[in-house]
Amino acid sequence: MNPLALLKQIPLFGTFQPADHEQLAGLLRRRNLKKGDVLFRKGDEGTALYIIIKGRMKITVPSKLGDEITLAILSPDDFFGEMALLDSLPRSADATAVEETLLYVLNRSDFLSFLINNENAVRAILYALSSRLRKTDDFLTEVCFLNISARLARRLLEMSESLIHENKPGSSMELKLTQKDLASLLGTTRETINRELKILRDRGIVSTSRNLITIHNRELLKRCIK
Amino acid sequence: MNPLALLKQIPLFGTFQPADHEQLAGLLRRRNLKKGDVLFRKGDEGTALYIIIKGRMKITVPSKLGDEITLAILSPDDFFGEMALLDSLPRSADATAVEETLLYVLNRSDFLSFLINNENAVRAILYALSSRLRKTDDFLTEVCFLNISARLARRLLEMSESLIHENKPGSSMELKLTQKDLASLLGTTRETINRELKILRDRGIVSTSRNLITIHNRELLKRCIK
DNA sequence: GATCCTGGGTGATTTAAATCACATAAACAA
DNA sequence: TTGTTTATGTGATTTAAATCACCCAGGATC
Repeated sequence: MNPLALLKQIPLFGTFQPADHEQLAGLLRRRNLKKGDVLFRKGDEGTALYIIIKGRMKITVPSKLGDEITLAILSPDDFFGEMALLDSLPRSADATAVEETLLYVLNRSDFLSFLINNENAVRAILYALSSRLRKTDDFLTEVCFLNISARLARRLLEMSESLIHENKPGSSMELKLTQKDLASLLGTTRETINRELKILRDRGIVSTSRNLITIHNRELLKRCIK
Repeated sequence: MNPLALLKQIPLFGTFQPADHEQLAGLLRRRNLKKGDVLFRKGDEGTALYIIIKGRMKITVPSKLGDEITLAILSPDDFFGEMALLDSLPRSADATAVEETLLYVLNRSDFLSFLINNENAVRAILYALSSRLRKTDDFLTEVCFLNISARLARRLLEMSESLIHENKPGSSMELKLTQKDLASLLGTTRETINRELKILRDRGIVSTSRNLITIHNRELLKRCIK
């Protein structure tokens, strides 16, 4: 897909004028990552926003021990790193390529000068930031109020939701990720996730294999959320 | 304090030019709340940002039962409700006056038209939004990684920190809030907080009375984190 | 082939914190 | 004054989830 069409699909730039898209496209640089490559680490100075063209990125926070929590796994068209872009403070998390990944890079200084002369761009980015803030708040209340099985159901539904948007409305949906990553996404352990998946498996709601969770019945899954 | 001096102290407007402060001050409306008054509820359409002049506001999320979690307790110069201001989506939480409270109200449409013509204002609000996002993320990792006693110590220190900034550097510091609200702030129960406070009391780190927690030894408290 | 990983599957045990169930004491209202 | 409400203080019990301790299967690698 060409840069213009890609930019148009990104919520952050969704309401930009065609002329703005062109201007913005001129500011983009490309970057290639191999599976496992670390784009940046917590504490690095943030100087750019990234947009995923192809592949997947994992955003994680390291803990004292080798342990880590996954904040998000991002797919094509998703953007990240925008906070450091806006305030240039140190990165608050690590970003790692889950698979071979191609990124657009938008540098802070380029972006700011573009943004400041553009009314729609300001509105759009404010909107994007506030909705991301809402999302994090939601996750927070989720962690505080829902038990693991409800959170798992909620997260599986949410992830499969994005598959529907990708025009794969088949009756069963496949999520490609390890139980370890899923556990990390939900702030729990691999063993617990495994046990919860067994319960869902026994009820015929999902089936599992290496690196893969297949959802067979979204309706039953919905009823697992509290 | 006059509106101009007040606006200057608010981080969100901190880097504005004097002329901007004046322009902004002209857009502010006043609003008075009695103790217990509900400013808005989750689900209401958001149309304004609020700045606390006097008093305290409690931001809470209702759960299924009468239960609730306190996201924040805000004091004079704090602002809130800015997300709905930027995207006009429904409020994500309730806002209630903890005591008699005086607010400035800044309406969405007024604010946006001001913001869009002002480069510094854009930079400042982007900065404020991204740092709030960072704060929420920090809280999230805190909830996932720290146990209750560490979270309590962390929060007590953070709250007393703001007292230092208010130029009250005395050796012991007083936090005026109930154990129920503190529990809610930390996403735990009143009983658990009470037990943790007892441990701190036995070690001479704090003392407690109705509506009041007094911190005697910040150094020892710091060692309770992790 | 053997051997090493990585990812998955499950029991047994431990533990942090919630829940339940009171009791006391100050604050407030009748 | 006397209830009534609100905030605090603590024991006993329960429970969700982490931890520990294994197992196996399938690729990759030697």
